[in-house]
Amino acid sequence: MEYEIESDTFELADIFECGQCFRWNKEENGSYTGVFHNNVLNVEKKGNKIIFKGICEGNIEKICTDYFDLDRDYTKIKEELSKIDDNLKRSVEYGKGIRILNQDLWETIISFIISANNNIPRIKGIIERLSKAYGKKIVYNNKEYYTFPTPEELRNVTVADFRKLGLGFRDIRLYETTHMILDKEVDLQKLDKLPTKLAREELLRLSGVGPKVADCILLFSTLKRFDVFPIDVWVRRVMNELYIKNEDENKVTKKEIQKLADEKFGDIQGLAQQYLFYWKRETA
DNA sequence: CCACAGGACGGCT
DNA sequence: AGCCGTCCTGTG
Repeated sequence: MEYEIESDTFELADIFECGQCFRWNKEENGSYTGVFHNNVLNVEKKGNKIIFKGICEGNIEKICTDYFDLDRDYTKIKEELSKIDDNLKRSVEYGKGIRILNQDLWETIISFIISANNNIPRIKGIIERLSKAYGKKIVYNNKEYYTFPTPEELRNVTVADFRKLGLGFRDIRLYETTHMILDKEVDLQKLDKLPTKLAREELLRLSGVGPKVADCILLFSTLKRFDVFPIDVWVRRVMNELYIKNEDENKVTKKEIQKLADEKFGDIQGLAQQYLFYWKRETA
């Protein structure tokens, strides 16, 4: 199956390397291949043309439009952010092809629990091993890919099993959260309808989900909330450098950063965070 | 061998 | 409410 669009707000590296996803890998020809839901997709850019091809469960056009957020006007978003100040203008120019993916809520929850106190190569490795062990195999171009395991597929996995995959101290958190979700102690179906503040409170009840992970889930999953501002060490760094200018960045409190984000970026603070984070990480 | 990188959590004040 | 030690693994 194949689908093609023209876009000047779609850059492969910006989308796949900006820290929002863990299952997309670069091929030798510069394209990226990834797995989401039961799809294996390859995305290639030639000039202004974006070519999607692979194995899709359903209509490839609809699947790509949903997942890659193709109906959203990123030009307008970038214009709005650029007006805020020169810092945003520069960051937006740098990450001009970023799009926030609509990732499966369950997968985003588990992925970002794994991300706690962890680095990207290791996070990717753990998620691949988890998928290979408990997901479903899909063969594409003679290569094997594995879907992200469903809650049901993790039902009988023990804490020790998780530990063997290299999860470290996150093993118990993954186990507890899986069962909280299976038992509907936290009902993922209901989160969509809740205002951001209440959806966040629900997510915080999950084991291994703290403020930063909750905000990442709200921003990067299908919940798609832009009124959150995930604060990790890089965001603390960039916000201190650009605005707060404390000589010791570790003295800057989350509260202080959050207040600044509310005032400066308002209800699109999540998008501001992405451009600032990506710019700082890539140019550091 | 040690230092460091990266968030959640629980025990403490 | 805020502070701080601990949790695990990979890298330099």
